[in-house]
Amino acid sequence: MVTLQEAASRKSGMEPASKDRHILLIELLFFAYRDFTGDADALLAEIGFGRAHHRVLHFVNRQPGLTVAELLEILRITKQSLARVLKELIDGGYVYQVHGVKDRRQRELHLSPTGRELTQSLTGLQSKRIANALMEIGEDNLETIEAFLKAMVDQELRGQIKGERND
Amino acid sequence: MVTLQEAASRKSGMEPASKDRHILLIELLFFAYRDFTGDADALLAEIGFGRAHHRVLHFVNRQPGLTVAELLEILRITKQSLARVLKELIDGGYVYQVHGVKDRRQRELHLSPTGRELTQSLTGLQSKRIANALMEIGEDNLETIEAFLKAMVDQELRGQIKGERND
DNA sequence: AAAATAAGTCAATAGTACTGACATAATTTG
DNA sequence: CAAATTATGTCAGTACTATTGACTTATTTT
Repeated sequence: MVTLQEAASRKSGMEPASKDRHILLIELLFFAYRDFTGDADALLAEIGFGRAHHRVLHFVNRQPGLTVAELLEILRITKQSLARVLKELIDGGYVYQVHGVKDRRQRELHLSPTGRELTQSLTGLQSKRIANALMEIGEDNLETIEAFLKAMVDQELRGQIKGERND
Repeated sequence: MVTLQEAASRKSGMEPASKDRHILLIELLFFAYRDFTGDADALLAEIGFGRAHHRVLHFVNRQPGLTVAELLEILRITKQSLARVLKELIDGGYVYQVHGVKDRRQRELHLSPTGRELTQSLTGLQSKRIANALMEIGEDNLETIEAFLKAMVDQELRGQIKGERND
């Protein structure tokens, strides 16, 4: 006779103690992400935008000239879902599109100065939280944190991480 | 004359270089969380549940006897938002309620064996991803990761983190 | 010229959240 | 004890983000 816990641990080939340890991490990821996005969400709400708008702003800022198809792949949402958000960002003058030079069917996405400003405000809030957290635990741990988060991403999707600057 | 970047950095009292470094982390948090929740989301979708159901299961499992009010505070959603999700979990036999012993107005939440099984399956998926990530970066980094995530949570809300076992 | 591709659009639906208003039962307070 | 407060539940209406499916337009490839 085994307990449910033991059975579950066996099935996943893990020690119960190790699994318990992960529960805390699972919970911490929830809380950390909730508060991490909270700052930006509040600012976005003031101008009638949501988290979806933020994601578009972030990735267009990160990689100016990104095409719609590339953005869809990163966000893992459908074209129709992106449509509304993108339309609002374009109508609001935050994002503009230019025809692709190589392929005129493509729409390359760019941030206007207004869009860049908003993105930087949002980034600033999140950056501040990160800076505080790093200060608390010791700045020299940054690389460990980066490595862990990278390792949490699906292997085949790690190519989506740019890894280098741009704000 | 200063660039927009420099102005933004000044305002937040941060070095541009440090800020650039944070952009990567911001992006990594997005990708890591997207894939971290992806495994469980897929399993939940099979039985017609969503991420909201998962959160309830997780916290009730973590702290059996949790009251509705306590759960609302943790999830930071409204009573009405929780209602649907909780009703579905109760109707499906995953969660049951008992009247509070001290205060009979309260409803203490508990997982049924079925609820516990489902929760453990979900936890198993996320635990596996964490185990793999830790293996990749070195298991001895677990404490650093925990410290960072804790430090990312709003100071006044850190009391919500249980810190100790229960699955 | 036909097929494929990139993007946009229309319509219907779902999941998660919100606000506001009100009901019920139980406890606390005056 | 009666009144106020609290914990929970519920109804109605709305918003945001997402989905699937079907179709259009412009452009490139075959």
